[in-house]
Amino acid sequence: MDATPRWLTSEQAAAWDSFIRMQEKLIGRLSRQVQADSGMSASDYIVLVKLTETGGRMRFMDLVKLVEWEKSRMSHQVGRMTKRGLVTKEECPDDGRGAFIVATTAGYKAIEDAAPKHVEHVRRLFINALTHEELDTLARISNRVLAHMEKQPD
Amino acid sequence: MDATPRWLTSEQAAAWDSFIRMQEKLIGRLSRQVQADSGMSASDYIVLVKLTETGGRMRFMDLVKLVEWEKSRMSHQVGRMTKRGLVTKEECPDDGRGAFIVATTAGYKAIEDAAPKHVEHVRRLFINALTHEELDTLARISNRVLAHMEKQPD
DNA sequence: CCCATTTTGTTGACGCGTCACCTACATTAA
DNA sequence: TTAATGTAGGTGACGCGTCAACAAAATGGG
Repeated sequence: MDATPRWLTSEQAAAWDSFIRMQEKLIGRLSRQVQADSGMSASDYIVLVKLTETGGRMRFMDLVKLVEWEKSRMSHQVGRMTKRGLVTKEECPDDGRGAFIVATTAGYKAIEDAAPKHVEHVRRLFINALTHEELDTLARISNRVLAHMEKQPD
Repeated sequence: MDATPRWLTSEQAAAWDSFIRMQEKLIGRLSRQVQADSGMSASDYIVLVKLTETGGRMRFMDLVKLVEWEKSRMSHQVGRMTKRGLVTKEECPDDGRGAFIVATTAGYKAIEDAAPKHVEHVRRLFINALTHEELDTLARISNRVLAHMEKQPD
């Protein structure tokens, strides 16, 4: 008897497949929506949300930790957003290496325009599909998986 | 009173956030795993799985529908996989426009090597985090969201 | 038979994410 | 005070995904 079998049971495989398909379709549709009706990428959106929620001015590494990305990803992202005028960089007096990322007026305007539409799509495609209890259950399951992953290597 | 409020309730927002974070971390880790221990991208993996599950030879458009991608994405993907020797293209006698995508011997070997490791990571990071009932519930919720999305425009 | 439409599949440009590597400043201990 | 190490952040190459446009073959009326 194997400690861990090579394959999943058919129930496990079916559950995994359903989850993957749902998640892919949902994320795909939402990010295309954001792009289509605001001109921003999903990454622009999330960065601006987090940044403006926290006062619109933040150290680069704090932003990295907040969004839970790799710093190189964020560096490229901030570069593109700077080019588009959504944020600017300011240097940090206390730390010669440091940088502040600051949301511009255009950045605020972009996120304020985009957010209600995005929320509406989230509601329409996701929230409305589920009962209060189901949503609650999904949150619990998600947190459980998150907690489990943190204990695992890699 | 608004028919649809502008924002989510704090419970809804928290649930959405948990789901998004879980899904991002999980998919991210799994696709980096596949890449790291087989040299294939997650896209290579899924295409080879679907293709070899269906006899290893398939019309391009059937593959597109099976994987549920856009054809242009698949076209690029098949191009890259051809370059790496995982699949080849054969022309179709019945339909002058048509193409068969065929898994090569190297393609079969690649997926046979990669699959057990991938399944092990899925089990380790995801399946093992949940009870049988929780997994079952998640599958039901996923299918419900999928069904709901299909009724929605866009 | 012929023209319009649909289907099959490709292409090129462009933005995004990862990986490996790198620079510069800060910190700490000898 | 200087050498080692850690931390902040950037860079370039490369593969991936989307969008819009395209070519060529099939199909279905009239």
